[in-house]
Amino acid sequence: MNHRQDVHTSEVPVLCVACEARLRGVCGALDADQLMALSKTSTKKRLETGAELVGDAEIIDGYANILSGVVKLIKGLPDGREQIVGLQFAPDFLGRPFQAESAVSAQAATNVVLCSFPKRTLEALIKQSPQLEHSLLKQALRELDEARDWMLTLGRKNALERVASYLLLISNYIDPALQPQSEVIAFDLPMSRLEIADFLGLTIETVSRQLTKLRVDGVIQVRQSRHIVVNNPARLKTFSGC
Amino acid sequence: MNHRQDVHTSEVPVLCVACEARLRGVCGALDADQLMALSKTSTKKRLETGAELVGDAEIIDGYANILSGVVKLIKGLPDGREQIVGLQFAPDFLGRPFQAESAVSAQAATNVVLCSFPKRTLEALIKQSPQLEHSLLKQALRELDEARDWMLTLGRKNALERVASYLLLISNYIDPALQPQSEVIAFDLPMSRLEIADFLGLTIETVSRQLTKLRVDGVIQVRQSRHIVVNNPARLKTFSGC
DNA sequence: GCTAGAAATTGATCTCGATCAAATCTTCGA
DNA sequence: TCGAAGATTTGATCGAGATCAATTTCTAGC
Repeated sequence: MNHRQDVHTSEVPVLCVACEARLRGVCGALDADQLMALSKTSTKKRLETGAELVGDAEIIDGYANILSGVVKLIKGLPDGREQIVGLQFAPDFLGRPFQAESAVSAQAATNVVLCSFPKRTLEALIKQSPQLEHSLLKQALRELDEARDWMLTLGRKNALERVASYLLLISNYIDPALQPQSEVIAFDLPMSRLEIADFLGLTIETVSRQLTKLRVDGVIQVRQSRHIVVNNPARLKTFSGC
Repeated sequence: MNHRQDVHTSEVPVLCVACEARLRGVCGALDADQLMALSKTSTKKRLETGAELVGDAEIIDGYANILSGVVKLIKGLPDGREQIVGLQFAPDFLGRPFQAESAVSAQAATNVVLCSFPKRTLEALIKQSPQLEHSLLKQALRELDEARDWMLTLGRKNALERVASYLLLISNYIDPALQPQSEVIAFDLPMSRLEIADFLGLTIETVSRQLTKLRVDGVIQVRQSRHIVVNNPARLKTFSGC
């Protein structure tokens, strides 16, 4: 029990020991000392559904890791039209480094738990650790891939294909190992119909009608609005246009 | 003429001396020795309009900097529908690090000159220079901001707003200092109507009709299809929905 | 300059998703 | 458990942009 390794493990901050961000998120790039430094200025925050994390054009004073829940990134037009331009799940890093103010607003789509820390802490750690910058680059490139995928959906798919693509996106988040030829998969949608519409560039009525089509076709079951059972992932994929 | 600085300057490879990528692109992160190492494996390539740089799902064997011209990034659906998901201008870095195969295809929208180098060279330099990774991160974050801006355009703007947004995007590339209340600005479009349509998620007919509307309204002049004069940038901005 | 082929514009019509309106389901506090 | 407010679904109609079809304009090679 007195091996060096045990001593080392004990140096990892309590908050971080079981944290997904340390395993799969940007904190994985930090050593025990750096984690300790970060944890000294970080705080765990719980947010209710709908809480705003950052407003559009707001000064960026901090960053965070998502510990649980779903965060939506929103862009709006002056007349009130809105588009969700990104969904972030645990253990994603949240924030826009190297920029004074945010170009999007961020809002909790579900109840969310964050590990947040001030701008200065991250900037200091970046200077120390190229590994951290590497992690941030990898996440940024992944988000860029996802954004471009979604641009194809928004620019070229019809309403049914968009809704099918959305269900696949969410089911893939629930079970990343999901294979097209695989079993039934069931989950609760982390978003309301209005949020889905704002993500798909549609109206709530159109989203609802396409879900009904998929239900009548037997591809999915819908229970109490939010609960979805995908009977046939492969067929859902063909409906998605890809 | 024998000062250290002069000796140092002379160490910068001939190819790089006047290169914009060294001033504003990722090569700015490299010192003279690293530039020399890079230039040894890099080659200058000229591509005609329409030439394909990378196919979708193709193995990534190299990267490049754009020295001049415009490159479009395209995503397609199995049935042939296409969406342009990014435009890249000099001195952008071109390629997707840390990924075996490309998720987009890249094509020259105009005649293009590239400085291209093998995958291994970049990977070796990244290990040496955290500065380089920092540059790549900054570009990736900028592209992510642009992609999200465009998602709002694709998801929520109508045809006229999209075409106005496109003209503003291009005029902003031509003159980044362009102010909304500024003078007339004239330029040649770097893309055909079909390419514009594929960027805007519209058809060529719709793009054409919206350009006619803007022309009849006196906001722009159109000469020989490709040449645009923006008479009133401020009014064009109001048409863009922002 | 002239001309063939390509690119862009214009016109007519149709269709998908938006809009407006009403009914139904869900949630949650009393 | 009840009832009200909000969320979702369903129905009817409308309109923006797609589609199909001619023209017209532009470009490149002679």
